[in-house]
Amino acid sequence: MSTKLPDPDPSPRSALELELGVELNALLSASRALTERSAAAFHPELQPAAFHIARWLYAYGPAKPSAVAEAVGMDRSSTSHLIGWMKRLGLVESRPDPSDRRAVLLSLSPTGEAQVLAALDLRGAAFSARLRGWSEEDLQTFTALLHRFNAG
Amino acid sequence: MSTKLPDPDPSPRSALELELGVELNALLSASRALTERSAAAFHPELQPAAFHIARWLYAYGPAKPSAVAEAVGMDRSSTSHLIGWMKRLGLVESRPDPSDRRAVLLSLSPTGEAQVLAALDLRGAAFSARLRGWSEEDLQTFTALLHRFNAG
DNA sequence: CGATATAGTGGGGATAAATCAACCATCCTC
DNA sequence: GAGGATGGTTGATTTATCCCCACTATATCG
Repeated sequence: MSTKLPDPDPSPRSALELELGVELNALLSASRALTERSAAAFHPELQPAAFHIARWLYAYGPAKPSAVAEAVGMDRSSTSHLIGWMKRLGLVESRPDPSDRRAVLLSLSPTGEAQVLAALDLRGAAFSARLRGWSEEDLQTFTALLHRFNAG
Repeated sequence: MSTKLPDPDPSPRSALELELGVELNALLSASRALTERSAAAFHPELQPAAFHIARWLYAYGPAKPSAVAEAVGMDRSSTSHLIGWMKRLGLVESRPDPSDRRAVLLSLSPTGEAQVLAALDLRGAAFSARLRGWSEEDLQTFTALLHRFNAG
């Protein structure tokens, strides 16, 4: 009787993926508050949304404005406006794309990178406290799996 | 010259935590776009930020409005307004807190839960595609570590 | 019982952000 | 090289969000 069900989920595969999705959702839900607070700490006189761009640039390196807009879910107009702001503050640098003269490549300036790191507070107490009790092996495993998921 | 660095980081522990932080940051950066799109799909005539509340309620269950506001990084005023909106749409229900008669306990209605699931699209193609090639063991390990991190 | 603190709700004004549209420079195709 | 498409910037308009304040009801403390 269990031979031809349309959606019986006989494989535990779907259940595993669903469970992972639930955990990811929990992480993303909870991290919103932290993200907003980090954005406030990023630069006093800067729009909160700019931090999303800076953080993405920190994570994924130089890219064209259109790629940034697509990646962080903003339209090009907003992205361009925020980028201009950060360039004026010396947090972001742009150089012409050697392969396409109408495009530019954006990257964080050393100052910008330092600001992102400070805002993220990756060595901060709140972050480390979560990892108390973790073995170094678990840390490595978690990081590796996360990296693989991000690359996916 | 390298004898007295202020941040020599001799233990690999800090390096491991830092690396994990980088990966987490990459995940959060990239997920913003998906979140914004999900928010748009959540309910046509609802403010985007309402989805953050609904998603948090889905992940962490019934809670008081103040706890929700704290958790998602909004002030109580915005939270109350958005909650009221969702209650009017039948997505969120509230019942009096038995232990404190001035407080209320918020929870997603069945409709609301279904909407969150649909918006998250946890079984969606984009999500499953990322997990292609993962063994079931890796899925389990990743989920377990994520759960542990979230609980931390 | 009185005074103060806390949970929740709501209004009004300031600000940030998304949207829409126009615009220029460069690329690509025919 | 002409025409259309693409990358990027900018300005105007609309919308959403934040922040401060007031108000009610309940709880807690003295």
